[in-house]
Amino acid sequence: MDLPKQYDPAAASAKWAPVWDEAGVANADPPESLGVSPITGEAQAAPQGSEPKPPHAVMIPLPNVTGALHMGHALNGTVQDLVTRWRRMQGFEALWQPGTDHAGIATQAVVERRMLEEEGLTRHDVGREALVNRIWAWKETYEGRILGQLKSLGASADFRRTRFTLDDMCSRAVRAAFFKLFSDGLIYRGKRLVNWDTHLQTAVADDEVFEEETQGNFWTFHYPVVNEAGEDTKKSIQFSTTRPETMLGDVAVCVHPSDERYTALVGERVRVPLTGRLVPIIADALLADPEKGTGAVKVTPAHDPNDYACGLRNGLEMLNVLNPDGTMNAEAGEYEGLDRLEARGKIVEAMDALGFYDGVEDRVIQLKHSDRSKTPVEPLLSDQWFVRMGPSEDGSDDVDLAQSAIDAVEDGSVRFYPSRYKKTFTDWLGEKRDWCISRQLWWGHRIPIWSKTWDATEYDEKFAKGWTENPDEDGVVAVQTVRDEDAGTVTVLICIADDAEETERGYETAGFERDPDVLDTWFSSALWPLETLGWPEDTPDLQYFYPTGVLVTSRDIITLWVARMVLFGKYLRGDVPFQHVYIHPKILDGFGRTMSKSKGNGVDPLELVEKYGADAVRFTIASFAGETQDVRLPVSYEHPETGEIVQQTQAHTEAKPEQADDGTLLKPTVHFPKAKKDLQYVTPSYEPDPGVPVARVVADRFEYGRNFCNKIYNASRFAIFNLEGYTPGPVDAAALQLEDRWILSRLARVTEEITTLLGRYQLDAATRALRGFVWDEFCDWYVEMVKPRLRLEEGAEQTDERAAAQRVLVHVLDSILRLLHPWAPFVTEEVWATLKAIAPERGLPEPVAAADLCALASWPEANAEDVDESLEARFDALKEVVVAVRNVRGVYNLPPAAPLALHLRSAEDFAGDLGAVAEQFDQLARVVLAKAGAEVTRPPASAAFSLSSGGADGGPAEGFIPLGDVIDLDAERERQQAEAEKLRGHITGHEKKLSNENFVARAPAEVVEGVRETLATLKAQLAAAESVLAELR
RNA sequence: GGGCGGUUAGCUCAGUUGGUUAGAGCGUCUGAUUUACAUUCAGAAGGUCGAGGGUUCGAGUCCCUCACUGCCCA
Repeated sequence: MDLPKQYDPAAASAKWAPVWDEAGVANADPPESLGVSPITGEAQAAPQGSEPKPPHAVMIPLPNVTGALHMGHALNGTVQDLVTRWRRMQGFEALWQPGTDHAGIATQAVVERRMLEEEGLTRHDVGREALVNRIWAWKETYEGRILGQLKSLGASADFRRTRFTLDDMCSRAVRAAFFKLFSDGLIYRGKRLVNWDTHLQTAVADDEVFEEETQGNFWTFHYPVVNEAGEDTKKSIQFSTTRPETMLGDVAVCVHPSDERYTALVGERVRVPLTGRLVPIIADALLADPEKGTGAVKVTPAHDPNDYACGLRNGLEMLNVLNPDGTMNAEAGEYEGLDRLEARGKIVEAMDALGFYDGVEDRVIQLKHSDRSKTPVEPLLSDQWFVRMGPSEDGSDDVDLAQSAIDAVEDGSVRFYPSRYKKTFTDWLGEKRDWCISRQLWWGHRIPIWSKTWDATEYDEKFAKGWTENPDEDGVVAVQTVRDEDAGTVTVLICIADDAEETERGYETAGFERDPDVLDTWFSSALWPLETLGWPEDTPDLQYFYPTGVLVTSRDIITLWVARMVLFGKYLRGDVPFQHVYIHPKILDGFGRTMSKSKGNGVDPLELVEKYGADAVRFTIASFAGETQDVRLPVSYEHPETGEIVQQTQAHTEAKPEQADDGTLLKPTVHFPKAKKDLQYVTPSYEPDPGVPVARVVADRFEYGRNFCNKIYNASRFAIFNLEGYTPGPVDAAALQLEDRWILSRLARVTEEITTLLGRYQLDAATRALRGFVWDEFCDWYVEMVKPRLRLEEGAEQTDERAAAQRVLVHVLDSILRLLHPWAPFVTEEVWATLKAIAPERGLPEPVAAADLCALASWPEANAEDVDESLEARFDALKEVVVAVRNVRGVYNLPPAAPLALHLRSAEDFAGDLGAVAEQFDQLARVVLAKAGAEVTRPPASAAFSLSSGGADGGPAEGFIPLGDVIDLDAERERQQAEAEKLRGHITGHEKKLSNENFVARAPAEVVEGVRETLATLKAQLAAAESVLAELR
């Protein structure tokens, strides 16, 4: 057998990924009894004479196609794959549903920005269709890259089912969902003050807005108070503003009700000079602050969120003075068509000329900017579509979407891990704020509403019985009529269900126009668990996999996404979309900032996979995934030739390419002092120049996983080298040695522990438990101890002893490979294949044929009969002896090869245990057990140590190692002194505790007894150290 | 302003319902290469658990206040 000394992850990935594909490892289908899936065209073959497999589905939190994945996604994907592979091994039909999200505004903004930078074109230059085509091309690139990244991590997702939120299947579900909501009266059109991005000409959500300090001005003006006839009086009211152009939209002036300066004026009217509008002076405690400025403020409900709220409270008119592109509209009179900033200057001048201008000061203003275009947003009142979240105001129906989702979490049908996130979910839904679902974009699901407006009288004459009585199109169209009494119009809104193109054309011919807006991205992603399984069809997939098992995601989309999936799931399918939600930590960079594409601090998992291997990245990342909130991941840059490492600084992440004097683009570099070189590096925002040497991103935390993978690979290599002559078969209990029984006991307990931890999504703890077992117990102790039994002289006959050792070793290794597989699929599969060639049948108590692939093997079950607590305790005592001997060797700086003798004063049974494994002592500590028993005395010129148990009288056993000439009496004295000091400290602590009457009286008896026992041991250990010291004097 | 986290060894993090002497990986120091693995092995040093108060026989763990820090919502 020829196995390289080091595990080669790249080779294993290249080898096994195609094999899994071929075997359909990741394919998941509904059972034959439900029929063939229309999605995959397949059904699960009925297992012979057994129940169909239980389902377990995981829906990927669809990554958006704006860019490639970073380490945060890698964590998310690793967790999902780990859970999926684990459940698959447990016998579930495990589906991991992959796919990507069109991410409306984000993707459109990226493509538009690039188009402008590279070609100087705006979307209006190219038009709707051409822009959408360009975005599709972008999507193709990044979808491919994202799926490639997932595959390189070893994702066992069912790629036959890959979906994209704008594909036909998802679009159909969106249409069906929208139609049902509209028919049920849960969708309505209304006015709303939105964050308007004048550059992209769309509303942006609150979470797409950031605040930035900007140098601005604070102008002060006054409006004249008028009498009942509307004529100016001598009185006036003064206020200040940062946006004078909004004066054109002023509909009131507001003061605080308790502000005595203005009490007399409340109820009077003022004249807005530039518009001539007469507006009231109102009192509103929530808007006006008597402490600030003059205490009076102008009110522009259509252009300020606070004013908007005030307008609603006081029934004020909403007067919009802006066009969508940021210029002034017809309401602005002579200023119509001017950009708002241009108008601002002219308006100040005009007010000055009229004598209403009172001065200006400089001021730093917190200005909201659009995250998409990086330009300032304007609050703007506009028509938007909404989904009603709470109960209907008139009580006409009993649908309460938000409440249904709250109930699902309250009654436990949806459970959060960790549970603290439940509150985020229910608190947010509890506000029951209607969901604004329209976006003024071209990239997305176009709203399936056609509308036409009539003059009210004309409408009434024409449709005396009302529009809704159109009998022909029942079930295909849904209708709402909206009567605007002020304008004297009636608007008919038609929602058309899918597959009704003829109907659509018909309405368009009749003069109906389709709404130009598209739906909020979250509308389609809220349908993800339904639409991917075939909804609105009642497919076998939906019947079988829905509700899914667990949603694995990050806390920042609990409200935006998780909540909406739950309420849509309940509303549309009558059941929750998933039973568990595991919220994993977020990956931060070395400076504590969330990894994100826009910050430039994202690390491409592919770079790390290439450097450390997919298994290593997965294993390390899984060790992060517990119940905590954040994990820091500092990274460095590595010189590709010298290996020199330079830590990443914030400057590296923030650097942007710069234009040189000669016009070439200079990419940022990282400086390597030793190599005296500056090298370019990869970031998510741009590529290095082709052909130049590039610094590679490294993160030493991943050595944790890499080293572990190499460790398990080499432990397997050792086993495989020692399996010559292996035969399958049971092992007599009598043939099991102490170390065999110990490792089997530990295996049973660790298997149980890992299974429990995975069930709670505590992957970090599960990872540690697995690593500790494999490395610190199996490799460091069991493998070392079994070595003598495996040795076979050249040409010698196989012995029973060796055969038993091989069977135990193979059994434990087999279990380890299966336990480790969900973390490290490639290395386990690689070893599995090699092992299968030598030991195709294996396992205890009875050997069975190994599965063809580790990925298809069954999850190990803990054998409770193997657990032996007292044996583990005895074994720990033996380990303690070995450690103590090694300690002496280390302290005396004795060469590891120099043989030592051990004299042990202990109880007889302990001496017996030790005698039973005495052979291995040579292997473990190069020490020969010379004497053991109660009567052993300390030989002269020896180093001494005491253990925590095993003594003749129930106290600690003592060990002595004769050192002869090498003994350094001073050093030994010093060592024993230090030991005695430490013991005295502990003894004082324990004595203090026991001298406290309250402790003895009130603490549980076993705790008190424990302290007493420990104290006795400590005292005995101290006595031993003191007697050694006395002899050394 | 409201809510949820975090602060434990030089770094990155564990520490389950309060209970014996607070752990790991990396890093540091010392020593080791007859064959599973130097991506290794053995040993060592290193922490008044953010500060202050309280509850308790007993607090890293529970409660309060404060400081610093992150996220979410307004």
